[in-house]
Formats: sequence, C-alpha cells, structure tokens
Amino acid sequence: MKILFWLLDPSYEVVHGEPQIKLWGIDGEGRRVLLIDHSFKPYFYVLPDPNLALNELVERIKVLSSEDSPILNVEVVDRRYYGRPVKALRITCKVPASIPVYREKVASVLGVREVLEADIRFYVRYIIDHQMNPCGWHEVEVEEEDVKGYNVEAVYRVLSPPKPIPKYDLPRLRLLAFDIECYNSAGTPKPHKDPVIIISTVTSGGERKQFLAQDHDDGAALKDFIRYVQSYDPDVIAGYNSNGFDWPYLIDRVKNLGLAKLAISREGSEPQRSTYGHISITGRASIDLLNYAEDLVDVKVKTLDNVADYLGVMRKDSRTNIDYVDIAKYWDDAEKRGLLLKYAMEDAVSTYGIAEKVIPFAAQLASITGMPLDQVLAASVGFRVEHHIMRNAFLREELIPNRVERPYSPYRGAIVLKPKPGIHENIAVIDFSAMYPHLMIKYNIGFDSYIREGEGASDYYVAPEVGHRFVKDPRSLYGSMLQKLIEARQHIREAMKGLNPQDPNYLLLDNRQRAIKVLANASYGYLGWVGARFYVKACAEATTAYGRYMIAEANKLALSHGLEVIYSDTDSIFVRYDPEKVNRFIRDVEEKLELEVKIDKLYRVLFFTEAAKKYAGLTNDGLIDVVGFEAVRGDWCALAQEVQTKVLEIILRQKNVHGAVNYVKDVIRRIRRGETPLKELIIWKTLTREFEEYEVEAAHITAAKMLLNAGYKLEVGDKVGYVVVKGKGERLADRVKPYIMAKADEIDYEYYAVKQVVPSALRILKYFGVSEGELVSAGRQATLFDFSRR
DNA sequence: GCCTGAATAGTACCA
DNA sequence: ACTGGTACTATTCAGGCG
Repeated sequence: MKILFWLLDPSYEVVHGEPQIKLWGIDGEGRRVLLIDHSFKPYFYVLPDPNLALNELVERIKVLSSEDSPILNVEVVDRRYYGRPVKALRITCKVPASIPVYREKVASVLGVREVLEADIRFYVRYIIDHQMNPCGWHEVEVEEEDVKGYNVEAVYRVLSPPKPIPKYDLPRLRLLAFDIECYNSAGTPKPHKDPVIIISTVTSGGERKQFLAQDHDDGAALKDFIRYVQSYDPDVIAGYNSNGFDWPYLIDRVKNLGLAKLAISREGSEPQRSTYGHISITGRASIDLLNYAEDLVDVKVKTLDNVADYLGVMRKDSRTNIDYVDIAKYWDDAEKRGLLLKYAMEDAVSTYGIAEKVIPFAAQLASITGMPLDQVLAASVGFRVEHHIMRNAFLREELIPNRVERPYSPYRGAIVLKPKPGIHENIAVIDFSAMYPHLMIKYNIGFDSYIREGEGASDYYVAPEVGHRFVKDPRSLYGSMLQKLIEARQHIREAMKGLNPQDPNYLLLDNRQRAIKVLANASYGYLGWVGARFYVKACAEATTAYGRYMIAEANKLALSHGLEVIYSDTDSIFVRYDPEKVNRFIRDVEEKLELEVKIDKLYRVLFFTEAAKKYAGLTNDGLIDVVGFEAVRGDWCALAQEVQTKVLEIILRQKNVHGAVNYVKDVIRRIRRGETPLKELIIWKTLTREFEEYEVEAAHITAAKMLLNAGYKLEVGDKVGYVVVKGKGERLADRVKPYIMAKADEIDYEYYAVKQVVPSALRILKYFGVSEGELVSAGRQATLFDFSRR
C-alpha cells in the first residue's frame, strides 16, 4: 500500500548482519510510524589513477573482501569530480561498519588515487540518495511489518524508496520542553553525588509537571520522568543547553544511581552523543535551543531569560530570579522551596515558548539543507551549507571530496570607503541585493565550472584583477543552488509584507529569511573556508574581485549622475537622496552592471565619524539606527551604551548639542556620587580560547579566573561579566571582579566616568565641538590638570 | 627607573 | 570550524632621558 510520510528522524541499525534504515515520522493520518528499509546497502567510491586498466583494479579490490563482512560488489561507474567526467569504482559493502575498514585497505591498493564518500553517514547517504526532505512529506510504498519493541503506532517495511512530494506543512507535533535543576552543594553540581532535584516539563498537550526528588533522593523522580516521556511520547524534546548540560547530567546520574538506563527513545535506548556536539534520541528530534540562540546576534548574553525576553516569550522583569549558586539553599529551606519550584517551572515554560517559535523555522532549515531536524540547529553555518551542496552534488553525479586539513590561506575581500564625517541630511542607502550569490550565478562561479591553470576551454568568464576563469556552460552547481535559495527567500519576504513589524511573527519570519540570507551569503564564504570539502579558494577570490569591480563601477556611475558618495561598504552606497537622480542611477546600474540594486534605507539625518563601519541615523520612519558604535557593542557597560544611545537621539532628533552635553554631565555627576546601579556597570566579554593560550593579562581573564576559583564552570565561548573596582593595581586587569562577587561600595566609579561614559559620549559629541575636558570635569572641581591633559 | 609611543593582543563589529 | 575589513582598548615592550 501507499502511504504519506513526514520524516522526523532518520537512523539505522544492523540486525543479524543486515543493515536497516529506520525512518521515524508521521503518516497522513497523524499516526507515529516507523518505516524500515531493508534493501539499502552502504557504499563508497574509488577514484583510480588515470589510464589504468579498470578491470584489473576491480579484481585487486575484490580480493580484499573478507568472509564475515564481505564486499558485495565493485562496479565501474561514470561520475564527475570537480565537474570533470571521471570513471570511478563504486564499492558496496554489507554493513556500514565495514566501510571505514575497507576504506583503509583500499586506499593502499596500487592504482587507487583517492577513496571518496567513505565518511558519509549511512542514514545521511540514504536521505541524499533518495532526495528525501527532513521535515517534508513523501509518498512511499509499504507493507505492514510485524516487529515489536518500538514505541510507534505502526511499523512498515519499505517496498520502494520514499518519493519526496512538494508539501512542506508541519503535522501537529507533540512537543515536550524540559529543564532540570540539580543540587549544588559546592559550585557546579556533580552527577556522582548531587541529585537532580527538579525536572520540569511542559507539553503541547497543555500539561505542566514537575518531578521532584525526595529531599536528596532522586531515584524515583528519574524513573517517573522516563515513564512520563514514554507515555507522552513526544516527537520533539526541547531543552536549553540540554546538549551541554541536562542530557549528559541525566545520563550520568542514572548510571551513577545504578538505575536502568535513561530509556526515553522510541526504541527504548538512551540519548546518544552524535555529530556537531548534539545529543540524539532515536525516533524523536532532540533540540537544544541554545544552538538557535547562538544565531541571534542581537542577544549578547545568551541566557534563557534573555532569549525568552527577546523573542517575546516571557518578560525578563516578570521572571522569578534565583542566583544559580543559591539553588541548594532554596531546596533545603522549606519556606523557599516553593519559589525554587516556580523558578524551575518558568524555565521550562520559557523553553517551551522558544521551542514553539523555533521549530517551524528549524523545520524549514532542515528541509532546505537536508539535515535532520535534530542536527540542523546544532550544525554550524559551514556544515549546513555543505549538506546543502552534497544533496545537489548527488543529483549531478558529482563526487563529494574528502575533508582534508589545509593551512589557512587568506585572500582579498571587499572595498570599504572612509565616510565623510559629520551630519548629513536626506540620505539614501542603495545596495546590491544579495551581491555575492548573484555574482556567482551571473558569472557561473563554482568548483565544477572553474578552469584550472593550464586548462583550456572554449567560452568562459574571466574575473577582474585575479584572472580566474569559469566556463559559461554548463551551469555550475552553485549557480542553480543559489537561484533556488534566493527564490525561497523572496517568498518569505512576500509573506512578511502583510505584517506589522511589532508583531512577534514578523520577527520570526524576519529571522527565517535572514537565515536563508545567511545560508546564501555563507555559500560564498564556504568556498574560501579551508575546512570545506568543496574548498576552492579561486572561487571565493573571484567572487570578491567581481564584487570590488561592481561597487567601484557603481560608485563611478553615482558620481556621473551627480550623486555624492558619502560612504560605501562592500555592496552598499550612501548618497544624498535626490529621488530623480537616484532612480536614474539605479536604472543605469541595473542596465550596465546587470545586477539588481535597490534603495535599502532612507535617512532623514545621518551621522558619521571618520571611522568606517560606524554610523547612526534617523530613518524616514522615525526610528534611530545605530551601526557599529559602542551602543551596539556587547563589550561596553549598559550605562555607556545607554548614554551614547541617548546622545545620538538628542543629536539626531533635536540637533541639540547643548542638551546632549547637559545630559551627559548629569550622568557623570550621578556616577561620581555612586548613584549608578551595579548592574549597569557590568562589562561582558567572551572567552575565546583556553586560559593558557592568552598572552596578555586581560581584564575578563582575571575575572574569569576568580570565578573558576569560586567553583564556577567556564568554557570557551562563555561570556564573563565583570566590574572595575577600586584598587592599587597598575593594570585594569588587577582591578576587576566578576560582578556577582562585587559590592557597590568597591566600584571604581571614576573609571566608569572617564573610560566608559566619556569616551562613548565623546565619540559622537567630539564632532560638535565638545571637548573631553568639558565632560570629564562634570561633578568635580575643575583643576588646571584637566586642561593640560590633551 | 620612569615616561612615552609603537607594536601587539584581544574582542566585536559590518558587510 | 563561512569570508575579509575595520575600530578600538589594554597590555607589553623598546628606546630615550636623566
């Protein structure tokens, strides 16, 4: 019979020496089903040395076959490698586990140039080969299969491989969001001794539950939780930092207690560590929303409450606040325990709310890239792009190169002009739409269309400056792939037009289209990434060279239309907005350069310093835009950011320099009186490497070490929040403390006045004749010293 | 030994 | 483990001075 099937999670298993592809998902009637394909066999390719007797090589490989897990077949096939037709050998094995074994053996056979595609996971292979869409619908010919032990409503045997159909709506998914709290007697909880005291869950069925330890005995709670997951049977399980904390802790804890394993998957197994640092639960999609948060550039410190607040899920100021070091205290105090339970439930509710917003987006990303839902959020941009390419490569019978280590190799990028400093009125920002992708399409750039040095071709494009050549025909894989991405993005942007920008759904769609934009734009960077399978630097280099050519030509054209270019960066041009001239200019650019350009933004007032990549403007919609300045940098204290934002507001909206100066002086006086709340003074910086690797004593590193000594856990990528305190130390690094360990009366308010607020305000006000001395002197007696210093 | 300016380290931003 | 281009602060170090 034929059924409809929506793919949630692919996996595989070897049963009695037979590999089985398992496709977990939902059928057209909304039933949870498992499809098993018994017919798919693992394989890889060998690229022979050219001019070799292939039959002989086939024999040399066949003799390697061993009894217990044999090579099933070696056949000569026609494929492409970097676009060139090649003969390859396709080696089919009995079980996936023997692929790495034969890969090694075959590699040393005489006449073997390269072994390819031996590192593609078995279920990924299946999805690619059948062009299945994770989170998409398929038609599949099946019959009932009589097997037990799976938590699904039906198990089917696949009779012929699933066929994707163009239907991308989501079935009604069962979602379970969870969050755990652990007892932490001293710093970070340790699974060998500290119990899981609370597991909070929220489901799409509307149920909220908490599994509580009996004081310090969490055995029953853990068992109840496992039972509950199996009985609710969610399709998606969402946590926040669940890959980094909750799952590893639960697994370890269950093991330490000597309980039966954490059997929460649809086949009764425990969560497994998988690719991209994510933790997989067979038959379900386990997602860690922290992975999604990492893509939200607007949220600087990626705590659950910050992200929930940003997405409009739960307001930060309505949250129950418990410092995480105090959790044990709250648990042990009968009066306070209720508050802890409330806090824990709010975490789970926030997690649930974020998951609800993220899943539709992640599902789209999964179907575009071909990555399973549970992996797509965990994978970095480069791997998403790579997956996307691999799917397209299969269709063209293009062999997938191996991952190889290469040294870093930079190349020239884009052009950035120095801006004209000061205030400008009535400015239009004109930019090329998706410049790099369109250039790659236009000039047929791609790893398969690139003509190497010494190679000939009849008709080709030549990139300016660098001279790299690309055949005009046939169409490069990149060209067609990017075209599809751009069209998908246009659809979403259409849908957004009907919505109010304040609408949370608008925000979500905006994130979604930005994600596609990121994927499309990253496709260029991918080719210049030394870790890429399809790394071809010349492609990336040619793309930026074309980009430089285009923006330079456009800037010249602007001039010829009587438009003064005030600033330009990569693919954008800032000019005074004379509608007629601008429209003529745009038409001219589109005609001459054959690329789409559009007015991206209109500013009533726009301010530049001498610095590139920094400006602030009042848009025609009455909104203030701040780009690049301290106000949008996460490594300045909130007070300095707020002051700069207000200064910009006053300058742009009222043009009132005097008013701005008075405001700043007022703030400085307040700081000097010690009236600024400590939380406005926290400076956040990221740990970008291991402690030993730092060469100088940086402030955030000393603060981080203090946290470490106090029992906190810190990893690369974490943000450290510190404040500057009074002290004798010569260096700033000797006068900082993690903010959680600092008291208001030890703050070095003078530092904040002179090194945070004044510089951020002066960055702007300097251009209006305001001196450092004028601001610095606020709130203290002016001395000769003030005037003598600069 | 102290002061100063230049070089380097470190981070986060823009496109 | 997408790219290069850029601004900026703090630390470190070399060189001049007395």
